[in-house]
Amino acid sequence: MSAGSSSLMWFRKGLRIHDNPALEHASKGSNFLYPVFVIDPHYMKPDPTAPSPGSFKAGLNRIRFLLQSLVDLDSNLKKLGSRLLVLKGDPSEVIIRCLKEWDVKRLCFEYDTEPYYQALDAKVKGFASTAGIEVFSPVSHTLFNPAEIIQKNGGRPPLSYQSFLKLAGEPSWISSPLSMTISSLPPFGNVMNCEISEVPTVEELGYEEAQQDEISPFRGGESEALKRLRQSIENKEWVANFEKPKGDPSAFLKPATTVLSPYLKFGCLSSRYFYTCLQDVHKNVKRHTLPPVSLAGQLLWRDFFYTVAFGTPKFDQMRGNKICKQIPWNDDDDELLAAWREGRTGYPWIDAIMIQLRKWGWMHHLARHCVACFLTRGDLFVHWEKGRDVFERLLIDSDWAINNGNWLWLSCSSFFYQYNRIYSPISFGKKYDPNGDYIRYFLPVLKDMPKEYIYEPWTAPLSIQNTAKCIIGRDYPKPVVYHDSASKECKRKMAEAYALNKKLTGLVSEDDLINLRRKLEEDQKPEVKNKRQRKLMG
DNA sequence: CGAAGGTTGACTCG
DNA sequence: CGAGTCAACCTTCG
Repeated sequence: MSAGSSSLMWFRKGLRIHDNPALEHASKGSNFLYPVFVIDPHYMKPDPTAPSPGSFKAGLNRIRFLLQSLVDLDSNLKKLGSRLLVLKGDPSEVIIRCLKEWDVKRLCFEYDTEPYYQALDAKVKGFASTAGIEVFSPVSHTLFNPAEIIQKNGGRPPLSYQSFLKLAGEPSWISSPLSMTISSLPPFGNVMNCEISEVPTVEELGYEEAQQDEISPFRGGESEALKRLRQSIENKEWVANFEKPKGDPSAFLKPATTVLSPYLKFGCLSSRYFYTCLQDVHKNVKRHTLPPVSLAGQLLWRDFFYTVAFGTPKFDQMRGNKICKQIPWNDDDDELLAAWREGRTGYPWIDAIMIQLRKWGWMHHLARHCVACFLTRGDLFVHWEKGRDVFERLLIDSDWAINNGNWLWLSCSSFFYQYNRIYSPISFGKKYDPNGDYIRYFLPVLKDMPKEYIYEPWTAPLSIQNTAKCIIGRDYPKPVVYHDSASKECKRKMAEAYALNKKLTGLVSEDDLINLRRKLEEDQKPEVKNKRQRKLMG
């Protein structure tokens, strides 16, 4: 590269210094390095019509987490003699303008498999190739390169975890040490006419600061991620014996998992570094758990979903998605959806989880299972895409591939098909937390309800409700559906839908679904139908 | 074609 | 608290 040459490091995910091949490449042999982050209005512009504070795409907690991550990245770049240059606007337009304005010879950014970035990156790469700019876009967000795994499998993504593991084998980089530090970075040059700012605050983006109890306790950034990682792997026994399904979803003061997911989502933590740390622990203990339940197994699940998502057109919708069962979800479900989203279904276990989601932007994996099952195939029969949208906005760790993959899973639309296994909104939580402490914390209106009734407060005698200062139907809602009858109905609908999918070998049209919906409605026993209507009216 | 296996269901029984 | 039962799905593999 010639003297006086400039490189541009475009940060999107991968908000870290450690194990960042794009940043490393950008810093080598360049006289000037411009580290850039673009504030994308598509993700960041306030949306006053959204059901909770935030943008159309992201709740305020995740926006705050991202900004904290950027502040930390800026400070880590400053220690290396550089800084983060923040720009605003449509990312492809902004980046192309910067490339021209700064006479950049080399553009570096982490490869991204999401459709949004695929389209965005195609535009930028297109410009770069006509302008003769070198582009370096390494795969470093995941353990494996999804494209390679799909290629190994004859062009189709593996559809089971076990077949994924077989194809994946050992990561290619495992034998060579990861680059964990950078000693210094070239300075950035003249920014010319490009408008550069510091990392904005939420107020500067046009948001009002939330109430204290609505702010996620998890703070963004690489420094926080590495601290949290160290704390998590300190206890070698805990790491070695980790079994995901045995975790307690009601533990909230000290969560049963690492809560490293939001840091992996934004790339504040390298999944590859996390993986090598886990390998080190495993080497030093007598025995340890294995995938799928081990901690390393969780990282492999992440790669599994990235791979399937990358190789499946229309992965994030039912229609036109080849691996998704076509199911006649309710289409008149706005009330039920709103009750679920706002934590007023009348089932305290479900509602407490939804309040934790809104306030913290995070809840335990099994808690996510409970509410996702309840919304879709378990009780309300609402379309998984609607639940997916709520999670996508509110989770601080919401990740396109993993979120969609898990909604496909939980709704029995793909990957998992045992629709008879339904989580009980009453007994599932009770077996972990018989006293209901989790419910009392997130639903203070129920804090004085005796533990005999806290999972089913509508069964409490009026005198008990009075003493607990919580009248059901006034202070806390009656259940929106009866779980026993609703879940039976759901099973019946799932069986019919599965039969139709089998008969038509997956080629179910919109009309087929309309017909099935009509048939299901007609077949519904009159007394069940009446009960449901009374429920909706009352 | 049949058998086996699938990250994490609920319930009852001993 | 572990095993068996319930009712039974799918995909994968031989």
